Amino acid sequence: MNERSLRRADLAQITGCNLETIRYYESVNLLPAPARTAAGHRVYSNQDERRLRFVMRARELGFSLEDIRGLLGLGDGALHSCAEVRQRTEIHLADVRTKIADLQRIEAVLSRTAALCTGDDRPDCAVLDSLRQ
Amino acid sequence: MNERSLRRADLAQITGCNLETIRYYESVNLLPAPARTAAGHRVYSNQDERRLRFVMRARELGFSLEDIRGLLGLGDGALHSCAEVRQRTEIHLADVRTKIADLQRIEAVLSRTAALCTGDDRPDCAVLDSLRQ
DNA sequence: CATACGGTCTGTAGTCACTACAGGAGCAAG
DNA sequence: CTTGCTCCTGTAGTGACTACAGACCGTATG
Repeated sequence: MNERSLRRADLAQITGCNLETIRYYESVNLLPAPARTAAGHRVYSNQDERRLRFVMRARELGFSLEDIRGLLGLGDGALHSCAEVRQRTEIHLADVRTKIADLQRIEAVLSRTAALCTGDDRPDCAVLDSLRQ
Repeated sequence: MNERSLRRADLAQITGCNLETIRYYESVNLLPAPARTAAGHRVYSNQDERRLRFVMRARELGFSLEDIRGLLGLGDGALHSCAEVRQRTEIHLADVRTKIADLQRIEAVLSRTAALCTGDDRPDCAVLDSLRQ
């Protein structure tokens, strides 16, 4: 059990998380207050590292910090059963699918209008025309 | 030429823009300061309405307010030629495509793990397991 | 042993694009 | 004339960070 103790910069480095974001997550109760040295410097355990990685992966999947609090079993919206977690995930999934559809519509409009651009130095422009309608 | 003069609430109503957002756009120089009544109430012209609609359509397409300032020919990043507008659009389009790809990856992971959920009352859960790795 | 340099601490401000609210003034209908 | 709505300004809140100021700490080097 290689139990390491990490300083904040070390934790940031091995996880790829921004230094300040670690302190921020602690301040919003996503990470527990870590151990401290006599001088008050934070010392992180392997468990702290696992917890941070959990939060980071959930963020990568687009869960909000509030969602993650739920997934971690924290706060009012704590999700205690698989059924609750699944429901929260389905809601988030629906949201992701909506965003994809919206962006695909945007992509279609943008690529269509950009293709109409002459790309020369004149000030009249197909993109601006389409925005003016 | 039915030149109307609109109060802020009227403009909000016919464009579908939030009331406060109109004032916000003025404060960040996306909309020009409108005419005022003797008592200091804002009065919007048809041109003001067209300008707001331009901003709203550009927002719907995901352009940032800074981008829109460029498209409107305002500020430091004013885009004066079709070529410049096209380039800005291509950059934005690339960004949209990246977001779509990211969300599709997220969608795949979420739908795969959600499908593994038993959905019962037990606390062990496929989604949480995948977040823990 | 002194000093320089970097890391850490706290609290706070800035970012983006809004959104909401407090507290006051104006205006039209009943 | 009063009620109720809109409007005004300025400011604070949102989410998820990111950055900075000013003080403290810890280690490597001369």
